Amino acid sequence: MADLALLDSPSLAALVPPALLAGLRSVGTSVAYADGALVQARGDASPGLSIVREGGVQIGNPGLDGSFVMTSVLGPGHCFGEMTLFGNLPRTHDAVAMGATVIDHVSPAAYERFAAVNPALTRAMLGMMARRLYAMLEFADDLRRLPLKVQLAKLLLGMARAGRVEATQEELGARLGVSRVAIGTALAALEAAGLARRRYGGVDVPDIAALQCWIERRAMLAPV
Amino acid sequence: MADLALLDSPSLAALVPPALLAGLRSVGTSVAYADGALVQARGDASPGLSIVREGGVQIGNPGLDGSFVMTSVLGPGHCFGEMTLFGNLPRTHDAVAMGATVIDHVSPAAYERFAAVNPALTRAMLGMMARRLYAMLEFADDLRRLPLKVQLAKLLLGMARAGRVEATQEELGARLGVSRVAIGTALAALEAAGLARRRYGGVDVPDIAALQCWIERRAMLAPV
DNA sequence: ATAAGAATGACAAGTTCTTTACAATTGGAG
DNA sequence: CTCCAATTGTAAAGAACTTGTCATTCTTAT
Repeated sequence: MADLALLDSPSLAALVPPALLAGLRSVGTSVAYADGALVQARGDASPGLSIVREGGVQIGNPGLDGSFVMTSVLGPGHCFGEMTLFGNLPRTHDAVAMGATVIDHVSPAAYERFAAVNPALTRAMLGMMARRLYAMLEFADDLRRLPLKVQLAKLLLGMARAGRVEATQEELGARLGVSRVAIGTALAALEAAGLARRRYGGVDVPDIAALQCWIERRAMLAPV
Repeated sequence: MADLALLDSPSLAALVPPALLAGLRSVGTSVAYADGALVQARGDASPGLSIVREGGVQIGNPGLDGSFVMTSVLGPGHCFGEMTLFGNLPRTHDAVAMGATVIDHVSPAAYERFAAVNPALTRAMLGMMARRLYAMLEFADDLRRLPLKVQLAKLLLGMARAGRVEATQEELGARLGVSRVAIGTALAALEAAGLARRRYGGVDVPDIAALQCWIERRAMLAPV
């Protein structure tokens, strides 16, 4: 199982001190999942915060026709389920384990008790949700405004680690809501521009800076 | 200026007692804007929470080519700018006044002082951001998964007030990121199905329940 | 009433996706 | 090595959307 880029959702680990995160984890229950196991399903009412300890989780929604749109990919230190906790909302997405995965589930009551004596946690949660909302707004704007080539370039930029992106064209398509064929065509165009190289099971991005520059010339929007 | 549906972003007023909201407003500075005035521009660094008192605000982004994608429409009791407050992020969208509008701007310092002695506010902010994030996730999923006809039906469902939607086809297009022509075609299809009626400057939705039912049959996703 | 502006309808040509089908390539298991 | 399964390349037909133009209808201001 490739380590799909752990880009999107800002991680909780980046916003709270390690000791605090460990404390929060300790008031939850640890559950292990095998590769491909369903961690949660859309519509589940069970509220609570889930924190990835090991492995990874794909967040997305399956259509009735078998297609799957992926919303984000989370790794260790990332959490999900805040909306069930603070909004009393049902789970909106399926979550599927990527590889051997361990997740700490913190119940609303346990979170409440822990947050009451650790005010810094609430502060961090606000920051994380703000960043997550920011990322989603940008993404939704991009979906409506940008041609596929540019959307794909942005996605590659976000997923690239050490000049490589480990994701099949099918997976990239699931991210952007287009078919494998469309991804192939767009990748060919980026390759012709010298910005990417197709590879079996992934894409190489030889010059990240050049890609960034290319995107900015095309995004038709003042960079924030 | 039509009262464009004030649907999207869950409002702050719905989550906090009126007295608390009034208190928060009182620590901000009130500014009046004429119709069409720019309240904020993408990239503005000035952090702070903005609360609509009277009138309305369109949130969106203009492309360099003159197009405009609208993200949401806010009315009295709605707020924006949380992300600058909690994430220390720049403004990601333009905000334009709709009609004579009054907005209370609360500085980060003022917000901090007020929230410190009103813990219920923090709780409400978490709830509001959770709901806002939820709405954006659903919307982004829809953009990628659903045919335009269904997206439009969902938008009409959300915007309908007393069986009417006060928005031009151009505005509906800006919401979904498509052209006026595509909206016209989709509306014609919905009208043929008896679910909507086109009107100058708006759309009538004679049977909300029927529309809801029609959408659910097509959304290809278990309703949450 | 009339004129001006705004919004809609209709149509055509061009672009970009989708779906489907089939071939070619790659990586890994036996 | 050899075969199998996964991934990718390629192509064709069709659907959906875009841009552009022009005519028509509706609203509002004069």
